[in-house]
Amino acid sequence: MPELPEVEVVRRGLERWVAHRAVAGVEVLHPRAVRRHTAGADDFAHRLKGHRVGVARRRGKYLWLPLEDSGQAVLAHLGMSGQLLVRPHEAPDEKHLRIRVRFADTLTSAAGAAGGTELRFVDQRTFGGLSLHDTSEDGLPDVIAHIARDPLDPLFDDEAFHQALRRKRTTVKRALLDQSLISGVGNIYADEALWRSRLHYDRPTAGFTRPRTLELLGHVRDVMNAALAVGGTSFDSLYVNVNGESGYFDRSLDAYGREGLPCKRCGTPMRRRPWMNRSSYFCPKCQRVPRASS
DNA sequence: CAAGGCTCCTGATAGC
DNA sequence: TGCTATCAGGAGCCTT
Repeated sequence: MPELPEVEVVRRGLERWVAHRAVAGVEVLHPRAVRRHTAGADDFAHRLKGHRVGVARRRGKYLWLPLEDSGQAVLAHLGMSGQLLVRPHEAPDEKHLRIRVRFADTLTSAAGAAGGTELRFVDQRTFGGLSLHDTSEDGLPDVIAHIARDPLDPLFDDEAFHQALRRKRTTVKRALLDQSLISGVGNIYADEALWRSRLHYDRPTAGFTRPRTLELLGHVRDVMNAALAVGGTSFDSLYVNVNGESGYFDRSLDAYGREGLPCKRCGTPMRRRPWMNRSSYFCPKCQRVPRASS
């Protein structure tokens, strides 16, 4: 499942392979893939055509391609299974190909290494999608104004995050997944950061001390940077990579998916608990359940 | 208004 | 063998 590190790998691929290319045509093969574009698939395709895309940007799990000199951007979210692939245009369609973007340079010979490729949005479970939006002065698409900066953003405000935790009547994993407080963290990296911090997922945040918040943030950043480092090495020149469905970082996971396996710190069998229509993995010894309190 | 829960979707897998 | 149930889960939206 693509979380911040996976999306950043995709962003780097887009920066390398599609920046400054002009859109020649767009094919929407599944309407659900553009459901956030309320004017519909035809409008999406027509309005994209002819624009040159800029350098891909990212906030949390969202990424977007600015359209040069237009004040607009193509916003992308990969959902659970979305992929943005740069593929030779003659390559056979993927089974779950939803959107195809052709570039003008494939029609000429001036494209160099980028020639002959197109951008494909492939998504099995269709939770992801593309859409076109106006951008604000800082380039942010207007529909994601409510998404907080992510922990790898130099302008992320640690102190404001701490104060938000203190203020809220919530628990720590809910807070980590709340994209309006901190973006880019999903179920996997939440469990990993909590394990590293020795925190139980249901611990209330109201009593967090500043050192506790800062330690948690440190672990969030560490685990994301570690995943990012591995993702970088698996980068393939013809893909805007990240097969979102797990893979390269699996070997490095300390908590997620390790039910019944020994805790890598203390050897106690790890547990899985149903939580918010998903699962939480934790060590029952290292990550004690907080005492019930008001 | 904040917090929690529901729902969209497809395919792999388990169980009978 | 072939069916049904379960699980994976991001985030908008609805309810409490």
